[in-house]
Amino acid sequence: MPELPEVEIISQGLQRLVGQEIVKVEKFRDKIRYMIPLYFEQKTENTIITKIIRRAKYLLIFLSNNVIIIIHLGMSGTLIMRDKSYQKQKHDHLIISLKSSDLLVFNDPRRFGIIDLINNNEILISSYFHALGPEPLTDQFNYNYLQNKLKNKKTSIKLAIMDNKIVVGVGNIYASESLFLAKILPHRLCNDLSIDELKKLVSAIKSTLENAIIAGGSTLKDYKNSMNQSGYFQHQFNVYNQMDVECKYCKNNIEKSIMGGRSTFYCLTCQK
DNA sequence: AAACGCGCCTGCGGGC
DNA sequence: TGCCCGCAGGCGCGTT
Repeated sequence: MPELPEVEIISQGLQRLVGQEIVKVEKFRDKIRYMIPLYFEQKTENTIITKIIRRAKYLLIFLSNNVIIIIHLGMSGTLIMRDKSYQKQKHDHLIISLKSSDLLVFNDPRRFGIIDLINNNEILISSYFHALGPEPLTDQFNYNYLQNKLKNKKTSIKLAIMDNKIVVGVGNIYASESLFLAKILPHRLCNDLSIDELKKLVSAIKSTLENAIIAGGSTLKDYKNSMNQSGYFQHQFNVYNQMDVECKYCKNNIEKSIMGGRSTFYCLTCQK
């Protein structure tokens, strides 16, 4: 489900939990995408949440006992604050109860999400993080970096910007939207892009993600933020899910094709 | 080593 | 009405 903007909004919404004590943890399955650690409850109960950050599409919840809860929402995961009257729902896999009597509920119908624990000193060597590329909204993601990374690459530019080793957080929606903004067709090959196009692409990715964050993310079907509210960026889509709809700029119809098994949307007139 | 395709899951909408 | 098919915000692994 969520790409960088959606996970970022959830991370921002969860900041109010920092300083709160976890009093009870209930896990309702042993395995989602991977095994949830044995004794997950015991390792997280009776701790204080000291920090919550996002890295790529992962959330990291730091605890006072030097344990970090890693959460990934996969395609269909949600992480929503509930009050003590909440009744467990289908596909709830984890419920964290706080001293304030708020609950944090992880729900994931498709179970592509991840719940794991690492120790504080394992972040750098963790297989989740060690090979990840830079955050797109930082200065490390710039033209020089991208040019260097793509100069010998023979794949399509769309698959490249969705590759976490090149840049994190750009999923299927924002890849199509960013390429539209940069006026680059998704099938173009990495090593064939001009300097000007790469510069435009870097700034298009940044502004697309920033604008999506401002709009509260994109809700296609089931994305909700930590307060169970939908996002609004889907109303600003230029191409995603717009097959056969008129392009806002040139009035030609938006096209769709499949790349890497994923739907890809573009305007043959506006993008070259 | 890079570059694809596939599978992991459930739910939903469309076509017959 | 109901069944079957295809498709859905991700990602890692196996095969070429």
